[in-house]
This record gives sequence, structure tokens and C-alpha cells, in this order.
Amino acid sequence: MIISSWNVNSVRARIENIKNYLKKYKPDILMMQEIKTENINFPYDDFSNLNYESHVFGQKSYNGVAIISKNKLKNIRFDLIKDKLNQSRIISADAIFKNKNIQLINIYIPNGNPIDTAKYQYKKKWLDDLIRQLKSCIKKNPNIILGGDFNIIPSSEDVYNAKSFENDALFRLEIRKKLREMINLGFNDVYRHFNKTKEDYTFWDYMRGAWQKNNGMRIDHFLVSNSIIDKIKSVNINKDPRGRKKPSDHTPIEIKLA
DNA sequence: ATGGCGAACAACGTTCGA
Repeated sequence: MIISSWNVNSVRARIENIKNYLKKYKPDILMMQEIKTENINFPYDDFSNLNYESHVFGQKSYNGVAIISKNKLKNIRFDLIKDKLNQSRIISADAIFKNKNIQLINIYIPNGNPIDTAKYQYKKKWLDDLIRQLKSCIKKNPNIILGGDFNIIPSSEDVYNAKSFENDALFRLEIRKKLREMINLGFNDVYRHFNKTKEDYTFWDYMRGAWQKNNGMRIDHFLVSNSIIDKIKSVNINKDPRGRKKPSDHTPIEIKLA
């Protein structure tokens, strides 16, 4: 089973790119972030034509997350975090894999820049709420796959120019510590689990030829709980969609379960 | 230090993202 996570930067603007990706790589489940649409305008039909069922937590213009799946998911939840600003940033669903019930949590963590504004405080609060929720989720079901756009660069090898990001909301020590706190609850950064030193990115800015120069950062992640990490056979950052026409500035990260 | 790009909108300039 392949589970993929992709910040699509508008599901409607990206629909052809997304459909091509689904046809070519056939993920069983795709978690999307920044769908930038209300539920009513979500392209349900495009996905059902490719045999995916859609679960959507939309929002007009900004944010919005969705999970599409070839097989039925259960217990769809939008309320894991009481979002102070009422932004749509988290959706959870349960999947069965080899008789195990796995909770899939799809997140779009706030960016947090600039750091001297309420946006940064909102990010910190959101992360604290997430950590608290994860603690309670683990007690109910230890099998968790947390995927999405974390807007966190884990360490210096995960960004093209670490020095210039020291005081950025994506890389500040204070923020990286929150990721560490999450991992310490009993999770593994799947990319680092399989790649101890490799540098690989999931985001490249549209500006200044960042893609062409490979000026990127690794901010999209899968954290998998200890109880099921042995089920993950591989991880792949799929750069193909980023190089195509009308790309998102992010590219999918995929994990394979067996 | 600014702007560069791309998307959305009771839109055609403004705000947001990372």
C-alpha cells in the first residue's frame, strides 16, 4: 500500500497535474494540503472517476486539507484541534492494514512567519495543541501515521542554506524542538529512518529559479509510530510533479507499507 | 532591503504563502 502526502497549492488549479500523478503512480491514499477551496467546489468527480473516495475539510481561498482513498476509510474527523482562527488544517481517518487499525492524520501546520507577529504565536500554539492531541490519540490507538506539510525544517541538512534560515519560523530552534517533542512521543521521521545523511527536498520556491538551482527544503514529512514502523518498507520523495507544467511549489512524499 | 512567483477573490489590486 502506498500512502502519499502532497501540498498541492490549490486542488482546482492543480487538478490536471494531480490526476496525472494519480494515474502514473497509483497511490492508495493521497493526503492533500492547501486545497484552497470550500467543500462545495472540491473536484469530487475527478477523483471518483479514478476510483478514489474523497474526505474534505475545506476552506475558502486558504488552507484546507483532504484525504482521498481507493479503499473505504472510517471515523473521519475534523475536530482533533480546536483551531483558534477556525482554519482547516487537520483531518483524520482510520484505515485497516493487515488487520491493524491505523489512524491517518493529515496536517497543514501554520507557516509562522514573520516571527515577531501573531502568526508565529499561532504556530506555536497549534504545535502545542497537536502534541497534546497526539498524546491522547496514542493512548487510544498506538498505530498512527502523521503526514503533511509540517512547515518545519528538521535540521541544517534539510535546507539549501541553513544559515539564512536561523531566524525563520520554519527553522528556529524553538520550532525544531516541537518536532523533536513529537518524535519523542514514539514516532519516526520516515525519511530519516531510511536516509541517514541524504539531502532531499520537498519544497522549492517559485521565485528566483529555486527549482532549477535546487534551492529547496524538506518540510513535508511522514511521522510513523513505533508500533508500525516495521510495516514501512520504503519512502520516496517524488520530484516528477514539481518539474511538470503548472506545478505546486511542493512535491509528494510517498511511503510504502507491506 | 526589496522583490521575485503563483493563487484566490462579492477580483483586475490586494493578501497570502514559505
